[in-house]
Amino acid sequence: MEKTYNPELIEQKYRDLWETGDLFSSKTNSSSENAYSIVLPPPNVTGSLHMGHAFQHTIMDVYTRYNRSKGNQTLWQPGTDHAGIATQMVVERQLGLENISRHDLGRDKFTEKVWDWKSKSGGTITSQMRRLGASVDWERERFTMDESLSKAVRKVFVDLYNEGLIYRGKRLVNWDPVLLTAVSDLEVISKEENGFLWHIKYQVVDSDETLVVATTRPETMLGDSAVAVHPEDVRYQHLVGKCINLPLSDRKIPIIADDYVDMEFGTGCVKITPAHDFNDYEIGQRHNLEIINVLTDDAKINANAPTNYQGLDRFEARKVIVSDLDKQKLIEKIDPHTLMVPRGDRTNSIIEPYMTDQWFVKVKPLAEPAIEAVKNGSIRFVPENWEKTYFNWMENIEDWCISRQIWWGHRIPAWYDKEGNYYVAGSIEEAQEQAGQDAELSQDEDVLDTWFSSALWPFSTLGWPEATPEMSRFYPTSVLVTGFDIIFFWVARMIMFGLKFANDVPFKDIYITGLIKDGNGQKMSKSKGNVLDPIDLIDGISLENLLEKRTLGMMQPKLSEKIQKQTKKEFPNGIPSFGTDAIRFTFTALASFGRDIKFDLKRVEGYRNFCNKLWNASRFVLMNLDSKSINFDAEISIQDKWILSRLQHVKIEVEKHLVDYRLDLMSQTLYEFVWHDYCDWYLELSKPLLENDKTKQGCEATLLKVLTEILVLLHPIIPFITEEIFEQSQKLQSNSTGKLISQPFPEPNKELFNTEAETEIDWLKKFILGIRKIRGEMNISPAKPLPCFVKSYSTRDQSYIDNNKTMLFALAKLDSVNLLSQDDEEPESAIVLVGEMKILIPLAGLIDKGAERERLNKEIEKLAKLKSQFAAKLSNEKFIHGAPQAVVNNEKEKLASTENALKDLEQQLEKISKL
RNA sequence: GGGCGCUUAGCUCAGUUGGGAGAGCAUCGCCCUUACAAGGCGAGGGUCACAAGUUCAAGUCUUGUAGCGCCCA
Repeated sequence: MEKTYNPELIEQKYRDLWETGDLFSSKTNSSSENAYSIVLPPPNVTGSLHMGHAFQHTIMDVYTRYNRSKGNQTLWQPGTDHAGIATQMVVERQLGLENISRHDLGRDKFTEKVWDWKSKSGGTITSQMRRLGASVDWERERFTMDESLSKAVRKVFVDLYNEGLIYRGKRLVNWDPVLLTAVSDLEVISKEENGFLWHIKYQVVDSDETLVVATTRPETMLGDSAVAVHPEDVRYQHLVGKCINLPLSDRKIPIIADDYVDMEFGTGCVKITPAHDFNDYEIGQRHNLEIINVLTDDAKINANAPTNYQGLDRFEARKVIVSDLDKQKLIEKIDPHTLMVPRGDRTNSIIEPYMTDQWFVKVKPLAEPAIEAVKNGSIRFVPENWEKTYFNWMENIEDWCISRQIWWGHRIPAWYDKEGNYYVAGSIEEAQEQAGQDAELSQDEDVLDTWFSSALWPFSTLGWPEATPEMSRFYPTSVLVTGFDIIFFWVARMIMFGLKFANDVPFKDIYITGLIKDGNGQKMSKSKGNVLDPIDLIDGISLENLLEKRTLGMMQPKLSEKIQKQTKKEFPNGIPSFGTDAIRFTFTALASFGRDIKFDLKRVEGYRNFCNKLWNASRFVLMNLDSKSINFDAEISIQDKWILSRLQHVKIEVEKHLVDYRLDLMSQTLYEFVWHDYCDWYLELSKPLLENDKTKQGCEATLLKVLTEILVLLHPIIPFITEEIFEQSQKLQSNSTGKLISQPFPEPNKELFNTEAETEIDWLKKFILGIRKIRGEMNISPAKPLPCFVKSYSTRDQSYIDNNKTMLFALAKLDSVNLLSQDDEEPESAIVLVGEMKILIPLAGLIDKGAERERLNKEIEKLAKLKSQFAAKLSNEKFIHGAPQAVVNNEKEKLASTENALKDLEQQLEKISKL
């Protein structure tokens, strides 16, 4: 083996080997009793792998590889999402370079172009997944626009329509006036921005009174249909029922009372514009108000408004309106005001609530069983707190607008005749049947929200609506791993549609992961320039390239400068290459139940070091075992028994943490075992064992056995390095050519639990640590062999010493261990205690008396503190009577042993002080 | 305004029936000891945000306060 772990070559080798060997296939273990399945939340086909993906994909891969090696038939279903708007924009932008618009091409030609783009450039994220080692079944890769998935979409649409759960109607939706389509709530980001609150005077009809209304969007006043006040607001009660003259429009509109109005806010009077505000729409419905749309699709003032404003852009109109009002002295004041501004996440344009004809899903009837499924435990949120968020949303759910005015996506399966009647059907032929053969039909121009097809993902990928073998084997899937940001938009909808159409929940567990943030707890975003690319952590990246990447296409030079500065400070030398395994280990180690995960490169470095440690430990083992025949039946020593016993505990813990979705604890358990038990102790103990013919064979077998199990246990987390080491170790056993990925997960072996061995090796460790402590604190070279005496030992201590002399010589670098009887004179010594036993290292020329006195004082102080704690507890009558007997006895024992130790050390201190 | 969450070592975080505060990194010593300097050995560092309550016993349970964060309106 190479002296230093070098991930690059290893990773490349196994990426190919696993896939060409068909080792990710879900056909493996097909005769097993249990099946395990995960669907990959389909990433956006235009996207590239970000830290969140890498994190969640690592988690899913851990479970996939674990279950595969447990012998379960395992499917990790991959695929991508057609991402309607995003993909359409990518292709439009590309066409834009040639000065072609999609309208120049027409719908069919344009759609062809999108498919071209997809086949050429749509594979970025899947190739990145391969770099990460994601063991998905690539043979089953699906795309939401595949014919079979589209068929599922059509069936669901038609069935829901026939049941009255899909309807067409004119309703307020989020409208992007640049994209000219409705967009989902998810695609609207509301942020606080600085604006103004305009206070406008409205004259009450047949009265001298004026009402002052405050608004952040004065242009919408052209569509006002009422002014509302709170019913209990004494200031305005006498005006309710009267009308006001709406300025600029020459309309009279009523003053109404509605308890939606906040009396404290502004003047307590609110203008009501049902066509341009979601709350106002609700009020409009309650009071039967006129709905006056004053905007065009691209957010200009339309023909419903007074002529002098028609055709003006909404913001231009705002200026003109404010100025006109000002001329008429109708502006009372203008206050600066921060307000929530909704913007489209693609275009950054301000989203308008807008009245249009759209298709909707009536969600309430679907939501009820979906709520029930979580309430009755058919679906479990992990961590369970998230079910509150889920209930909160599901219980206040609104109908879902599923139509989008774009070209890329599943076209709505509805056809119109000349009279405007429409027919919903799975195909034009069926529609024609409904409409009559003479009818001239044209299909609805709109496509479905991408989330509509994603909502079917857990079963459409398995071949639904056909009754496929995969459907019966893998549905419901075992777990969904995703972030909390899409509980509403995706998770809830999958549950609703799964229950409705696949007759069961789509997954049993929902593991909601945290969100990966940068080192300062900031969300990673392009505009902040703090994005880390997982591939750059794997391969490394120079500062120059990182700077370029982070500022590429930046419009604002000031921002670009700031990002450069910040990047140079954080990564003065760029990012070194850590390899995939180190990144994966980091992600599992970070996978606790916290909401935010601050990603720290130092952690990656630490786990890269861990890989190196594992590499070198393996190198040690293989070097020692090279060209030897391993006898797995050889008799084993107490040290071998100890590590084997520890290993059984580790296996149990690892599986428990997996069941609990605590990959952080799982990786921590393995980290500690490998580094501290196996490397720090067992490998060191093995050195003397290997030199002794009596213990040699047993030790060789144990070294290899434990290493091999470590590799299988770690493989789900760090598949590449473990596979490589496994292959190298297989060379020792010429008969085997298997791959680690296919090895069975090691079951705990109860017979190997060994309390005696654990007690003895704990004793040995304490002995050695005691000596090292003296060395460390007295600055005695680790190379200097020391003589050592023991006193006050029990028969057990004596037999332990006999058993472990060579271990003590090797690990504590002692050159003698002499037993002293109680009457024997002690040499002047430094002392440590192991239980009752005193270990003495003679001072003679080595140890400074002052230093030893200081050391003892420190020890005594510590013990004295403990002693007073225990004593205080035990002198408390209430404790003696109230606490369980076992606890009291335990405290008594602790007090006694502390007192003994204290006594010994005090005597020693006195002795030394006299010298 | 409604809901959820966080506050533990310098930093990042574990701490699952309430019983002597843990890890990694960073810091400080000593060491290139033939697996590993991407390492070994040792050390220092915490009124567990604050206050009250329940209990023999609270980082852990209850209530309140302060600060921070997220989601929804």
